[in-house]
Amino acid sequence: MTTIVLDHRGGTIRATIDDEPSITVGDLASFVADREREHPRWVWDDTSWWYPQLLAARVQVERCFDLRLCHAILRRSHLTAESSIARAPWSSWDRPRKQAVAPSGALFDFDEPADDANEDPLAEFREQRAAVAGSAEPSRIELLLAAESVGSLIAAELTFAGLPWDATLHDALLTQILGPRPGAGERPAKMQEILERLRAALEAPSANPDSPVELLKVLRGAGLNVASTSKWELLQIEHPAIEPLLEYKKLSRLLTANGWAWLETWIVDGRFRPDYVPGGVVTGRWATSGGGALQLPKQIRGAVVADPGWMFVVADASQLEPRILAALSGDSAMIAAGAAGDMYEGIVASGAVDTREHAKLGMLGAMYGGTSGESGRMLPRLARAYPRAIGLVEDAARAGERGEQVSTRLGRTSPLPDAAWLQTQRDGQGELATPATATIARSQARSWGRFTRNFVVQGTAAEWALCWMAGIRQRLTTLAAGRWFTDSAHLVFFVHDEVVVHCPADQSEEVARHLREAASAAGRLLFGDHAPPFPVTVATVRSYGEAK
DNA sequence: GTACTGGGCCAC
DNA sequence: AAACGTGGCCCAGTAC
Repeated sequence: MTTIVLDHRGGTIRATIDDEPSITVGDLASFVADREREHPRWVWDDTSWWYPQLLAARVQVERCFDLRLCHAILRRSHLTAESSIARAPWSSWDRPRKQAVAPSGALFDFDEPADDANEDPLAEFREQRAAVAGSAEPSRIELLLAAESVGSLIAAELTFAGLPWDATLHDALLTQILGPRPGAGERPAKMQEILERLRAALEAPSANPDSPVELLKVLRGAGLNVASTSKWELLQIEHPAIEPLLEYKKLSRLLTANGWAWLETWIVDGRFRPDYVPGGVVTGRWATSGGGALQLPKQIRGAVVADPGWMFVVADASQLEPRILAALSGDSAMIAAGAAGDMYEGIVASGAVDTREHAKLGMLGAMYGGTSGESGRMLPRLARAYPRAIGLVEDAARAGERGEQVSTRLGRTSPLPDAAWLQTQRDGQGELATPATATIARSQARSWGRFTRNFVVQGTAAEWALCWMAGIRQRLTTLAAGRWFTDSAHLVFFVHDEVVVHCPADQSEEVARHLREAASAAGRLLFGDHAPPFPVTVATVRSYGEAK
């Protein structure tokens, strides 16, 4: 495969094709469009700098290698711990990405850092190749780097395409729930009504529930014995103020998080274009910035409406994390519990626990490190029925408590705790330790253990999701048969274990099949030919609100 | 005015 | 107010 390394240092774009001397590139978009016919691998410092401008010029690329993202993985991976990259001092390759994409798709104009001159992409690429070649398991880390890189392409394409959003419908929804849009500094009519009821119930005519501190004082003044103003605590109390207060909070949340201001800021030309940040979470999950894309409330998903003649195919991986844990640990009993369909039902059928709800609580507790309530009570039963699976997360937790690192299936490795953490451990364990410092140290160690416990599962699930999306993208490209990607079925939204594809209505059945097949393929990529099934729930809908 | 923190709640 | 992981983002309140 041809490799083309692009370099934009000094304001000039140069390209190195395989090992030939580099050439100067005049027009980037036409150069890439021309060379793309050979299906090369594009190597560049940062997809979020290069790719949005290519997409804006209607140039899509098939594959790339994002040096910054891959550097971050290689820097810490236990599979490449002996490489020059892992041993090198901190450099500009270790910085977070330098470019962000505005909602409009335009690039923000950031100043180039002064030390950019040291970022020779060709040299870095060769070092990264050497790190992979010298790895104990090159195929795993290779797959991870490929998946991370294609993820960066998908992220840019998601932003470019945008999630179809009906602003008129959203406005109607807000008006129905909150009342008509109020003037500046006013509350919507329905919120104001509820506020009056709340004030009457508390006998506090000027109480402002938007201030937690003030609200707490008012609640206590009214004789309510609460330590906070949070929902879960208020729900336990009987008082005429509780109902209007919770209702007020609900409407207030809608107004502030996804109200008219959000609509005006984030919906441009009928599309929601959040900025996706691949690798933005330590575990390898994506982050997003802008518009709260990873927390679109179910309440407003009705405003996500497909274009005329188009549909959404919405797919989410069923019980992804417990299935990942089963596959990761090779626990045949747990794999068997998930083989027939609903994994939690399978756990009940095996006799390990009595109800589906208990199975779910217990598994979540095992993966998060929960100890209290039903969740904690279920753990010993699960540990008896599934010793390898539970053993894997327990081992990860113990490693974290000792300050050690853990890794995902493909070799993404957790960070080390910082110096303050280590000092607290020494303070709690040394000769000068007191019961108080020992307690603090234990609590802190357990907390880091919960992090590493979750890291292996969440991080491997993120790897599965990347492989799934890469497979989806590849299949949809074939389906597009040469059309520009947004003129055919294409991804428009992603959140951890769920994707939305926007497609012409007559493609929806084929798309659904591709989503399922890509899920199985992702399982095989991570866990080999005998991987357990990764079922997906698929819904074909006109509006996102109809899914699930 | 900006920067930061805590409380709270949304998502997976 | 957390318990029990990963996040983003809003508001109030405070420091500067």
